[in-house]
Amino acid sequence: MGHHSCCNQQKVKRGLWSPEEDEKLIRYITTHGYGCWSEVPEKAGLQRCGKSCRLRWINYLRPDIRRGRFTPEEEKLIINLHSVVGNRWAHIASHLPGRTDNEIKNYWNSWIKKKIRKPSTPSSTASLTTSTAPIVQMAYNDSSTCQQLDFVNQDYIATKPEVQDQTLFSSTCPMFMFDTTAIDQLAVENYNARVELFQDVVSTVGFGNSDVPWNLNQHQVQALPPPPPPPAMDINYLPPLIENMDNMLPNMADHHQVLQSNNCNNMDIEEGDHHHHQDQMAELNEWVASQQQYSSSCSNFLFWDEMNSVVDDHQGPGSINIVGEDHHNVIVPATSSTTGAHAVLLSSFPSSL
DNA sequence: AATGGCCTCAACCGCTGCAAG
DNA sequence: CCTTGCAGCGGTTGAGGCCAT
Repeated sequence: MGHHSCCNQQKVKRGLWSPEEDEKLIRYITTHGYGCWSEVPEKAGLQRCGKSCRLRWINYLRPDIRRGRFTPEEEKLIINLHSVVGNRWAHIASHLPGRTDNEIKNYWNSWIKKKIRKPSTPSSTASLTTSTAPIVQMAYNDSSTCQQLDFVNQDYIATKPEVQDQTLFSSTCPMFMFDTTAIDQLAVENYNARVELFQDVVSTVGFGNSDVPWNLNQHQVQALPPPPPPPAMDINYLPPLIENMDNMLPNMADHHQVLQSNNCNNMDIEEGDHHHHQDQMAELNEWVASQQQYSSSCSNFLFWDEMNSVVDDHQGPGSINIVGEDHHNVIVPATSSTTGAHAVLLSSFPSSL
């Protein structure tokens, strides 16, 4: 295997990072920032390529990194987001503050392996929405139209044919169930974790807590000082990505338009249509953020988008079967097997964005 | 205690997109 | 428009730990 162009130098070290190397990198980044990664190794006194330094910083040394096991809420969020955006780990990570794409990717891959080895055989549709099971439910009846069926759901549906009977709609695109209840909790947990980790790193590096010499530019670490605390359960406290989108958040009318525009029938997802794809991703970002806000501010919010609904006896009391010509986005009350107090969102984003 | 298989996760590789010249 | 360099992303690898035998 050939090395990256920046790693052609003879003395470039590879493999695991030593604590000394970590310290050098932390010291350099916290002092100078990282305007150009290719210059970092030399200036930091590291025999590594810039790319390696970048990876080490982003995936391990960043002060706002959050480590440890994924919480059930994070797991749900990953599953949900993966069903929407597929293997776009960076995008998924942007909705899991403190988590890296690498971490999520590793987690997902190991999770998938388990799924392959031990295919789940849920006993009912409702069981899908329990805290431990994938809460992604996909109505799917046209593989030629929606080719990149989410892997998990493919796995699930393959082992649960009756789900199709119960949940297939006239839609030609999949529908997803979204439990967005994890956001508030994550925001608070993340803040605490960020502060704690920041303090750890700072104490490790050994500089004072006040005059950290940041030469901030667009690439330099903006996580210092620690992020302001979220007001107690402030519904407006959102991860950085979401914060940046606050201004973009639509009012209800705009939101409605966004949802409308995500109708699969209106989506041109042909290969090569990159700009449109980017637009879709931007819309998706906006949409996810809006769902987070809506679910935070009105957890029992019920949103219908030109959908008809009927109570489906097959799915038990409280559940709603969606019947519609298209696959608009709706939030329906959670089934009795869920936490109940929160809404579940059905969306029509294809997994193959 | 030894060993082999499995799992996790840090790190690397190759590719793509973008911006500057 | 082309080339070059860089950042970022997703796929893959491999070391090391864990666990069952």
